[in-house]
Amino acid sequence: MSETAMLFVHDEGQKAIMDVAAQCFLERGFHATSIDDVARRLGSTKGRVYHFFASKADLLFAVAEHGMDVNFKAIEPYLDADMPAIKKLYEMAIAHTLAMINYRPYQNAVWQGVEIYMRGATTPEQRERLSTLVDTRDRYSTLFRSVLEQARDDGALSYRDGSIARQLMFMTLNSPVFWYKPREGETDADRLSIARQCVDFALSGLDARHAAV
Amino acid sequence: MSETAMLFVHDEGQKAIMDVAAQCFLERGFHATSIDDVARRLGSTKGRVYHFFASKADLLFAVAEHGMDVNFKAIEPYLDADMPAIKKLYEMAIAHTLAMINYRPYQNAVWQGVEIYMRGATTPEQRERLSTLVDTRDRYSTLFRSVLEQARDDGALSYRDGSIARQLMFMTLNSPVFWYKPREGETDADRLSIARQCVDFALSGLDARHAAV
DNA sequence: GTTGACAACCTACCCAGTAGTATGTGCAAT
DNA sequence: ATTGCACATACTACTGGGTAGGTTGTCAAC
Repeated sequence: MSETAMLFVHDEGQKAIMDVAAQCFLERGFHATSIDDVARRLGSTKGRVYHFFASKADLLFAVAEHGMDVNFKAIEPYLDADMPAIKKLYEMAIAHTLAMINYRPYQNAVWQGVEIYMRGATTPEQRERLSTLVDTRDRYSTLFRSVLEQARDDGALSYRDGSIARQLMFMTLNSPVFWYKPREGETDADRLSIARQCVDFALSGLDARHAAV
Repeated sequence: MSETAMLFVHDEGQKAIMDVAAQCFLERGFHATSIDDVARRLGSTKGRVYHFFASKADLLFAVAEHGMDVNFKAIEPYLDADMPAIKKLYEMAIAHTLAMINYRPYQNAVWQGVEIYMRGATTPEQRERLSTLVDTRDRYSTLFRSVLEQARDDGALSYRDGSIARQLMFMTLNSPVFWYKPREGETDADRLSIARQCVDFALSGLDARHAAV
């Protein structure tokens, strides 16, 4: 669990709102979602939402930060595992991608939160909150970065620009957030298969054997 | 040029508005951009925008469709080229990725347009227009699909699920739309280098040699 | 068992911003 | 002189974030 995770303990009331909000943000997008939409979906009114969250941006922030908590928890078991860097990277990538699939609404909120921050959120208050989210995501990215570099030092990977390599890797691993839709009667094994395809794609990509066809 | 390209001939007046609108949509996002924002940036007023475009959605549509036209033009030279499928794929992918880099505001509008459609645009009129955009994009995707399949038949590639493979490939090739920022004194060669990294990543990824570490 | 306090809402409202429109205006071409 | 294009001005109508104040249920203290 991330250090900040403890700062965001949500009770039942908050969690129910967050679940619905995450779903709305996924379906309509943050800007196109009104608090009334969220409330309607909850079978209640705005009052309930504003009782627990100071603003609409605050709600997005809470949802996104929870998504990041899920990610930290997912890869935590492997961080101190005693295995080759490439193997560790593989396990972390699978765990990460499965989190994208299984918590898609929350992960989508992370994406939207970061995007809004990058675009320059309006109020200073909003910016500070979203900046915290971006920091959290950067800290998370760093965990992969060190494993990536170690794997390259071991000769298991051979990418060029580390910054672009990480961009492309995360783009691939995160991509289910954009296109994954659960099929009827889908099992955990099916989802694992999808995750494996993403990870195989990414890890192969990090090994630039194709260099200049 | 695509068949539909001729349907969207924009004169100087329209193009100036589209350029500014594309930039605004990129920086603030479609929903967060008001027509007044676009007009302000043009040094004029709403009247000018609404003189050329029926609605805000219409403006997005025009921008996005123009972005797709750019893409069709970029890969056109290679479609009937006499070369191995894998080589053709490589050239098309480079051209495509360079288009993402060089026309980022327009390409970002394509992405936003598709997203808004997927999320279910409000009015039927909007839906129809955006559905045209999605069709155009699907037609474009098909051009890659056939080359991809031929390359696999040639034994040059070996992906599993074709649908997921294309998703991941386009995700990688399109990714500069999200993170590319021109550096100071950047040359065409620099941009080509970035495109190459994306394409190498994608093509390596399509060759599942890593399968199960 | 009554009171007080507090959480968890709801109702009714304000108001800033924004898509879209109706109408006016300058100017170039004919 | 008149038409018509390319805008500007000045609206309307409405959405949607946020707030102020009231209401209800619960639970602890006395």
